[in-house]
Order: sequence, then C-alpha cells, then structure tokens
Amino acid sequence: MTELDAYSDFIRDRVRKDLEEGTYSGRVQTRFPPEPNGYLHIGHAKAITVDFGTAEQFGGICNLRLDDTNPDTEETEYFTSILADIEWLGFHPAAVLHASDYFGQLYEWAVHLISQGLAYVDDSDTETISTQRGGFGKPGIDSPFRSRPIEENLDLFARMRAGEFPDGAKVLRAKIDMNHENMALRDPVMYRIRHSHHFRTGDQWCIYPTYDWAHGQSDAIEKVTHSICTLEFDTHRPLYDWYLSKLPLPAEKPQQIEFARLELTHTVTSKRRLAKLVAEGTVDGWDDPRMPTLGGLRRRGYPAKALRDFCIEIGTTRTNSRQNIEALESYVRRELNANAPRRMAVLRPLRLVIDGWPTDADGSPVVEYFEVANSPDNPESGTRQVAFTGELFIEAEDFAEVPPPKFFRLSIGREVRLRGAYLVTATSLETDAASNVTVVHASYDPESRGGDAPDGRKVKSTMHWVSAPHAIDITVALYDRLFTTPIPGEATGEPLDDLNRNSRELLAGSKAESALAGTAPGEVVQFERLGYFAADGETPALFHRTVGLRDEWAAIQRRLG
RNA sequence: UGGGGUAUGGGGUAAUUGGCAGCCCGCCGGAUUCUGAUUCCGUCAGUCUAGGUUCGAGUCCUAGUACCCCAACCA
Repeated sequence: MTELDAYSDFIRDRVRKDLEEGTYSGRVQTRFPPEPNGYLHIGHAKAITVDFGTAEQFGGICNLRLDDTNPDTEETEYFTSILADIEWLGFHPAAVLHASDYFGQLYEWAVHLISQGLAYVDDSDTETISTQRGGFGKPGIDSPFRSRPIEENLDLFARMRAGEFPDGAKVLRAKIDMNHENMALRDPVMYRIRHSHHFRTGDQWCIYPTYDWAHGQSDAIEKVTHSICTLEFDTHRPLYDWYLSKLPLPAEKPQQIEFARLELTHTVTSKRRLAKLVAEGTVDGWDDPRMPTLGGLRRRGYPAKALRDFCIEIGTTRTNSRQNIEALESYVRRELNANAPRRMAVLRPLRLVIDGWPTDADGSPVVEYFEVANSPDNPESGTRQVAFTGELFIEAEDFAEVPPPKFFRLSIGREVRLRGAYLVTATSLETDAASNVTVVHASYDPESRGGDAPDGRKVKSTMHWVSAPHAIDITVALYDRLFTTPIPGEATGEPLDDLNRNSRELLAGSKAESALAGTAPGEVVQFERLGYFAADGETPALFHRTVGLRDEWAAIQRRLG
C-alpha cells in the first residue's frame, strides 16, 4: 500500500526545504493547468497526482487552472470533462480558475513592460521573425522594429487591442536578447492578434497572450508557490523568471519545477493520433474502453485508486523513461482483487451433460442451489445462491479431447471439481460432422455435494460452470492491452496502422450465472479463472474486459505469436 | 551546429549527502489453495565508459559516450 505522506522525491524535498527556510511564509500552493483543448489521458493522471498530491501532503492547496489562452482550439466541452476526470481520480480543486480571467491584468503588465522599454510591437510576419531568430549556435538579428520609441509602442499596442489590425499583422515581443544562447529568450512573442471567439471571453479580446507570457504571471496572480510542469518547459524557466523579475510583484515569487512526463508501453497518448482514431471510427469515441483517456479507462473498469497508487509508486524524477504497462495492470488487479465480487461466466460455452442426473416426480431434472461466496478471501462480502442441474455449460477451452502435458482440466476419464458443486468425471463426447466436440458427457459423485469427496481424494482442477436452463446471455468485449500491438521497439513513432490491428474481440453467445444480471453499470466483477470485467454503462448485458488474470495474458501473448 | 537536461538489475525507482546498493513491477523456483488467481517463501540480476582522489566512491574530480528537450504568433 502506497502512503503519500511517507513519499519523498526531489519535488517534495524542494518543498520541504522551502518550508524549513520559510520561503513562502509556510504556504504551499500548486496548480494543475491543462489547456481545455482535449480529453485527459493516463499521462495527465501523473501530473494530477503530482500537483494535487504535493499540495495535499504539505497541507497546501491545489487549484485547477484552465490555460485558455488560445481561442482557436479550446471549448467548454473539454473543460467539463477535465473537471469530471479530476474528481473521478479522487482530487478536488480548491478553486476552478481560468487564465482568461487575467487578460485584463496581463494587458496592464504588458503596458508596464512597454513603458519600461522592455517590450515592443513588431510588424514582421511569422516567417520573418522565425528567420531573424537565428538557430542553434547561430545568433539572431534584431528586428527593424526593435528600436521603436516607447510612445509609439504604447500607441500601437492600444490599437492592436482596439482591433485596428488584422490577424498576424503585428505582435508584441519582449525585448531581451537576440543573441541569447537560449532560444526562448530571443525576444519571445507575448501577444498575437486573433479575431476569434473565445469560449469564455467571447469577442471581448482580439489579442491573446502566449503561454510564456500568461503562465508565470497567472501563477503570480494566484500566489502559486510551486509551479510544477513537465520537462520540456525546462528551457523556458529563465524566461518565466525574467518576466516575474520585471513586474511589480511581491518578493515571494512562484518557482517552476520540471519533472518527466509518464510514458507507458503499448500506449499512445498523442492527441493527434487519438483524435484520428476517433475521427476514422476505429474506436467509438473518446471514452471507448480501448482509449487511454481517463474516460476510457474508467469505462474499461480501471479503479481510480489503482491509477493513483501507480502514479505515486513510479515516482517523479527528471529522467525520461517508459513504464511497462504490466506495472499499471498489477495495481489494477491488486485493487480489483480486493473489491470486485466473483461470478461465474462462460465465454465460449461447451455443453456438459451429467448422465444419471436425478429427476423430480414430474420427470423434470432436479435443480439444486449452492451457496457460493461472493469473495472467498473476504467473508464480509457474503454469499449468493447458484442454480445447478444436469445440463451445464463449461468453458470450451477447459476440455481437451487429447490433453496436452500439464493440462489439469477436463478430459475423458479425468475427474475435476465444478466449483462449489460436485466432482465430475468426463465419460464420453459427441461431435458434429466436422469432428468438433459439441457435447461432453460426465458422471458425478453424489457424495461430493459442495465440492469435496468424503474420502478426501483430491482433484487437480476446479472449473467454473453455468447451469444451462438458468444461464443468461451476455456479450463480452475482450481486449488485448490498452493498445496491444507487438510494436517494434515500442518507440513513440509506431505507425497508426498497428493500433488498428487488434484491440477488441466481441464475443456474443457467452453465458453467465443469473446473479450477473444484477451487476450495476460501471461495476467490475471477477469472472472465475478469466479476469476482471466491467459492466457497460449502456447495457448491463455487455461486459468489457478490464484486465485478465495473469495466465490469461500469457495466453493472449501466445496467440499473438 | 549552440544551449539545457538525464544516465543505478529485464522495466521503474531509492540510498542518512563519502560508509553493507534497498523497494516496486517482471522472470524463475517452492509452499498453501474449491480460480493454473490470490497469499506466503525463495532465487536470478544493477551503479553508462575510462582514468583519478580516498582506508572506503552510485555519491567527489577529469575526460569521454548515449539518450531527451529547445529555433510556433501551440501549450
């Protein structure tokens, strides 16, 4: 069990140090700052756990801040799902804030920088600016507009805001150093003109701040102490600090800390690729159980706690790495094993007839009811009644006409236990024209009622089963891993075609014990010997495989070759 | 090409700051088991390379090597 309180890493060490030195008067405040332009995925779960978890550990607060500085890509729909996903994960923002709420303050600060001679309006187009910026090891050159007088910059910037210029005609740039070895400091753009409708501010603005100009300032406005982000912003930190140092701000300034993002094997988190899967109809939507989105994982049956524990266990470092999906799955199994009730279901039914099964006075087969534990390891989970008769379904792969070595389950002449019911021995079989086994006949030991023989003899296998007359029909969606593809090298550059290859196998005609009819949508159950399955939100008759039992995955891997 | 960052078993991640290289996942073996699961026990296996300082180096010094990030009016 992972304990957040005891957990330590370089970020928490930093916070502890600040606390000891009184850097922020004992305050700890973080923020989770997604751009509302897509759905949250497994990678965000780590960022959320780090941001919220760090604040939580030190008694601080963490806000959700929507980084909505680009009106062209952002929508309300995304905002709603982001908040829902965070809360599902088990974290609760102290406040829900928006960078767009600070557009006014940001504008004033931009005017401040201009008046200090630290920012200027540039009429160059994107391409020119890019060219003039130079390259790695090659110095940039000053824009001809760099030396524009302060008064003119002030006037031009006001007119930019007033909407006098078309998109792209002008930008506001910070005046730093066109020869700086760090490209981020070669006069970065602060504002661009976009006559676009913003989902929150509407048409109030036609100039929008860039990430660099908005982020640190938003942190300062909110009094964030530790602004935790991913490694690719590392080279932006000097710029983050530069802006803060030039503004009239209190001494306690936020600090940016970077860590490595989460990468998983067998998993694609590229927004572009996931969007393509949705657009092409390869998956049913963003919350398709095959998707690595938080919505998809939730529907797939991944418990939020498993995700949290996993994110804590893998730690936060500055080392780029890729986690094995098995590690995540182990947390999912651990959580589900403790909480998911067990039921019997047969994925690929094979008829098992018990010869000599007694009949009632009216000639109909006797029906017996067995009391079966909902979760054998947890007595508090209670029991249920399961019907048993002489006509049953067993798993087709639990019978072998010619048992291979180490096959412990049913074959002719071998005795096995039907879980919770009787010991049975296969006696003969029926086949169709193609020699496929259609029915297995068996005898049973009436003395073994409940599953144990009075003489104490042991059987090597216990099998799950379903009473044929009592069975309910279910449809089961089997998945290989999130995206199981034997991806060569598992580089992030695997072709999209590989993702389309397998993913899901829909099994109609599966049979389940009647208790399964009461499974609530979203609930996860453990099918004996098969794995964990989540009832679908729309139809309780459909179950998605969450993860298989260990050996089941081995079988899948074998099947895939 | 310049700058920044990172290297610890098969995959991750710790190491009181110079003092027995620990933990998780996985693999393999064994015990228990009315799930070939779970649980329990055990095994295998590591400090990027080459030098140096030191009684002692994952940690300090020198020189290399590999990988990641940066030249959007994206974030």
